[in-house]
Amino acid sequence: MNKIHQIYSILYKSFGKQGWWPTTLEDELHPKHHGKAPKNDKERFEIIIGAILTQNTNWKNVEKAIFNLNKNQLLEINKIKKINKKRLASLIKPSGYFNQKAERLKLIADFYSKNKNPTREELLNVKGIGPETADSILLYALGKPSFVVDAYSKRIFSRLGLCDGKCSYDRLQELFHKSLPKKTKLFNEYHALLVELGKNHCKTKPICKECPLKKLCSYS
DNA sequence: TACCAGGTCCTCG
DNA sequence: CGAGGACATGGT
Repeated sequence: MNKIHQIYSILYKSFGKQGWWPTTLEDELHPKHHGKAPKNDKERFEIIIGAILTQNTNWKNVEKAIFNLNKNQLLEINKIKKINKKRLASLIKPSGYFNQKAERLKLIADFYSKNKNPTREELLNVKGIGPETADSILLYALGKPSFVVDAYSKRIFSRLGLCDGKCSYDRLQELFHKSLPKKTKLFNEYHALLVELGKNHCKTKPICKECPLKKLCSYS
């Protein structure tokens, strides 16, 4: 078992199954983790919307925005395409960058309505979708094994001494891809577990005391 | 009060 | 390429 896999094993044992991506269940208005893969285009679309809204933003704020959309029954491809951009911006206001994001939501709605099974390249050509958002969509909405690298994974793996502090997105993703079996389920849980570690222990200002990776890490 | 949060685009060297 | 600024709200 290599180090990358060993870290996963420790995190899973510490935190348990995460059940990402959070989505809104039938007859509710708030998204939550329930461990079920999306089963239709509407549910996949909600994940895509969430992936855009959470760019550099706390998920709690995104929840408020998604709640507003649900309350108005607007979390549907054609409704996002048609809604007035100003009104959309005001509804997603809590998620921050609301003008940019309103624009991006409309662009991705147009794109997704025409292409329900996009490649990574195609996603990256949509304005507002960078590598992390593209991989989140591929992994969590479309069920394809593309590892999601984010601020947390960079921070954690650089503190562990497994990557350079300023290594590129693609470099770090490659490390995961070559060290792990290409399994959607595994990539799903691994990324979610890294977020959990990043939120609770490996923060900007780290709290190493009860970190499950303490023994593997020389940072503190 | 200042900093941070599940990034991306644009511009400039 | 890569660094640096803009985009913005809500929680601590």
